[in-house]
This record gives sequence, C-alpha cells and structure tokens, in this order.
Amino acid sequence: MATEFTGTGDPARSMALLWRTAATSDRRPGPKSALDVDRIVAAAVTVADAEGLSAVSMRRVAADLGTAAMTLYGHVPGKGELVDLMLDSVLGELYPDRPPTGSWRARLEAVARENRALFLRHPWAVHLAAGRPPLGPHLMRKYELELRTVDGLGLSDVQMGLLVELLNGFVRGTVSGVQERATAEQAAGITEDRWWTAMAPHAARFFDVERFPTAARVGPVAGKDRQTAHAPERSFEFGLERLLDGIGVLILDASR
Amino acid sequence: MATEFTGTGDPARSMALLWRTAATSDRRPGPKSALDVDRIVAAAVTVADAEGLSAVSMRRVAADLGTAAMTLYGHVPGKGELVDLMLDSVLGELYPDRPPTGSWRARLEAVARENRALFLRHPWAVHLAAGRPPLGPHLMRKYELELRTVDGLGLSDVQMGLLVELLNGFVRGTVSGVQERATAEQAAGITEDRWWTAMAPHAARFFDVERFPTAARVGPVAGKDRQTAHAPERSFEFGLERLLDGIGVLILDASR
DNA sequence: GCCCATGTCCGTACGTCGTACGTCATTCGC
DNA sequence: GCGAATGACGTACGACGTACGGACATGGGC
Repeated sequence: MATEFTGTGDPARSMALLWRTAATSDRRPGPKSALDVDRIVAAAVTVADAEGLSAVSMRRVAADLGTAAMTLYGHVPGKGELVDLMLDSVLGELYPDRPPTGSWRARLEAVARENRALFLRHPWAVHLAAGRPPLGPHLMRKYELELRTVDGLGLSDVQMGLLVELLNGFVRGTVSGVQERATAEQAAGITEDRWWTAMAPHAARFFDVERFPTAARVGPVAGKDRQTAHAPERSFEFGLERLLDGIGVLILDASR
Repeated sequence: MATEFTGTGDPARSMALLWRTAATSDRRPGPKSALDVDRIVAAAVTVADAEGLSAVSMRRVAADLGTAAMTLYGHVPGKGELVDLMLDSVLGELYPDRPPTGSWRARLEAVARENRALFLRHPWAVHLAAGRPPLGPHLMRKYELELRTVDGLGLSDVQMGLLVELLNGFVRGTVSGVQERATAEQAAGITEDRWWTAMAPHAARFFDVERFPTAARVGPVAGKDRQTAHAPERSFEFGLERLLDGIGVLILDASR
C-alpha cells in the first residue's frame, strides 16, 4: 500500500478530474474507450457500499467492469484519486433539491439527519470525510448550503464555520461507531450479535463488579437490554438534542 | 490483508491476552523467550505513534525487536489481536491517578480533555476506539471512571451511558480530522501547509463566487486567516462549550 | 486511400502485506 | 544425560498497488 488514501499526485490533474474538466477528446486519434471516469467511480462506490472500502481494489473494480486492472489507469491516475472521486461523488447525494428550511433548529436538524443518512448509506465515506477533503464540486456545494443554514442568526463568520464543522464532526462521531463495527463485521465474517454472545461469557469472567460497580450497573456488558440502550439511533437522537440545546444558548446570546 | 483490524480468532484467547492471564510458563520445557507480549505491544505502539498505524506490520515490529516476523506469532495470535492490545494498552494512560473531580462541568471537561490529549498522543487510536472495542482491563477502567463523573446528577442509567458515549464521540469527531490529516501527511510526504498552497491556486480556478457566496465569505479556501479559523483546538473548544451548555440544560431539567 | 501519431488495453513483474507450514535448536523434568 | 516440548524463523502463497512496455485500434493530414 503505497499511497494509502487520497490523491497524492498532480493537484491540477486531481482538480480537473473532480470537476470533470476533461479534454472531452474532441476527436483525437486512437480507439474509443468503453470506460469513463463516471463508470469507474460508480463501480467502485457499488463495491464499497456492498463490501466496504477494503474490498475496493483496482483489480476488483476492473473485474466488475469486465476489464483488467491496468485499464483503469488510463482514466484515473491512481487509487488515491479514485477514492477522492468516490467521496465527492456521494456527497452529491446531499440536499437533492435545496438547502433545508424552517427554524434554525429545524434546519440544523435536517443537516445532521441528511449527513447521517448519507453516511449510513455509504459507511466507508465516514473516515474519508474526516480527513483532507477533495475540493470537488459536491463538497463545495455541501459546504455552501450548510453555511447558509446558519447565516443570518447574528453569528460571526468564524462562529458560522465552527458551527458547521461541529455539526459535521458530531455526525461523523456518532456514525463512525456503526461504521467501524460494520466494517469489522464483514472483515471478520461475524455479526455484532454473534460477537457479543460469543464474547459475553468470557468478558463476564474478567468483569469484576467490585472494581467496576458503576459500569456493572449502567454498562452494556452486564445489562440485559444492551441492545436497546446501545442503539445507535438513540445515541444520535440524544446527542443531537444536547447539541442543539447548546447551540441554542449561543444563538440566544448572539441575538441580544 | 486478511483480517483487517481487531482480533477475529478465539475470544477466550483474546480475553486471556488482554487481561494477561498467561500460563506464566511455570517451568515448562523449551527455550526461554526473549520476547513477551508487553514488549511486542510497546514496540508496535512506538511505531504507530511515529509513523502511523499503516507502518505497523508484523515484519516491521519484529525488525524493531531484532527478530523475525514469524517469531511474534508465538506470543500473539495475529495482527488483529495485536492491534486490540495496542488500543487497550494506551487506554491505560487515561486518568493516571483518580477520576476527575470538581463540578459536573469541570469533570466532564476534564474527561474530554484527557481523551483528546490521549488521541493526540496516539492518533492511530482514534478510529480503532470508534469500532468494536477490545474488552480489556484499561477500557473497563476508563468506562467505569467516566461513568462515575456523571453519577449522582439525577440522570437515569440510560442517560448516563448516553452522555459518556456522546462525550467520547465528540472527542473522536474533533480529533479524527487532525488525525486523518496527519496520516495523509506522512503517507503523501507532504505537509498540510504545502498541500494547501499547492492546491489553492487550482481550487481558486474552480471556485465560483457566484455559486458559493457564503462559502466565499466564510470558508477556509478564500479566507486569508485560514489557519487561525481552522485551528483544531478552536474547533474543540467551541464544540465543547456548546456541548456542555446543552448537557447543562439536561441536568437542570433532571434536577427539578 | 494511405501513414503514423495518438490513444487504449492489458500481460508481466516487483515489492509490499499477513500468515501457514515445517525445520531446527534450545532447555526443561526426570 | 536424555526425551520431549517449545521457541525461533526461512520459505512460500496469495492478496495488494502500480511501473513498464508491447499489441493494437483509430482518425487527421497528405
């Protein structure tokens, strides 16, 4: 694994790819390609959705497209750039019509829910989105629309940026647990439930109630209703409520 | 890469390793080993701290210990289990003396700051901690101590669990950006600054102020003081403030 | 209508990874 | 001392990303 993730090559080439500023081959000699960037990206996204990012290899994507691995390099400089393209591509699914409307609270809630839904659809996108982002058209659009939801509330520009970043970070944080677990599931070929039921008796052997009294009372290990208490949606709803309450305090302060 | 991350083998073996319930080799025949689990884990953590988790290979860790790759398999079932051990190991650095004290707000703030500091020391631990956790002694201790900081506030057990999870998720979310960027840096061999200055002119070519007016005003791409506005500590401080404000609302409700 | 520059396609190969297997050397209980 | 159990580790396999270069199709300029 040389380049890990994200494009590392020529920035100009990366940007041209992201914004699809191809030469569009205005009648050059040479055979027509059956492939194009969009088809490759779509195939890669399909693989990632179904089997996780680790299943996305150049060989695999090429095979799904009925071609050989090296064929892809004619359209995409490398895997890093392909991953960048994948991320920007799925970001285009956000806010299909227009930015969220309503009260500031409704708008921010909608932003959080749309982002969460996107990440649940494409779990592999979570930790990509946390890193150095590909400055593609869909990321730009997302950023613009999200900033608009916190515009005109009396906040400073810096506060607006921080707020959008906070909300995105929160969603990533709550989803990443689900995502990492899902990745582990298909990597290990064992579901969350099976893993817990396999691990629980062994955990119980080491779980000392005297050393961990509070965890024993509250925690998911001891509790019977582990599932319900640990349900990711509940974590999300709970956290969103707290976060919006806290943002409300800020906005109240700003408006007076 | 067969097992990706986290142990997938025998749960009993994993737990015995995590809790160091070794047979302690009470005089068995065969040669003495110069290695033990602790030395292997420590070496792996050192590599991960310095060069990222992707630099942690069995060959590399073995080389740093002056031995061959396969030697490690006598002490550790596989890489997944080693990673589990690494994570639980560094979690032991949290709350060196006792749990945080003071007001609920001071306690929660301390929890957030200690976790953040840990993740900044060991960036690779961030996305491991998000997944299926290794139920080792240090994770148990962390969970117990953090639950105690929200005990006795009039919250339900479920709310206590959710609160601890929320705080941890927030810290992970804010740190993961820093971490992913750092990983990308050493993978690409280019610093954040260099990347931005290399990318900025190309970004500007596609950045349409008419399409993205709000982003143009607020965003880090256009702004001169990108650095200061985007500083990760500022994001953390800002988010923590909002979060604690929101938690305050909940605690106020619970106490009346 | 032909030529060749400009493409695409892809087989091969190298160096990385995790780790299964088998051989060998060491060191204990007796 | 000696048999047996155990640690060390060389070799090998199949995955990975991708550099290289040959085979081949195509279209514009003449």
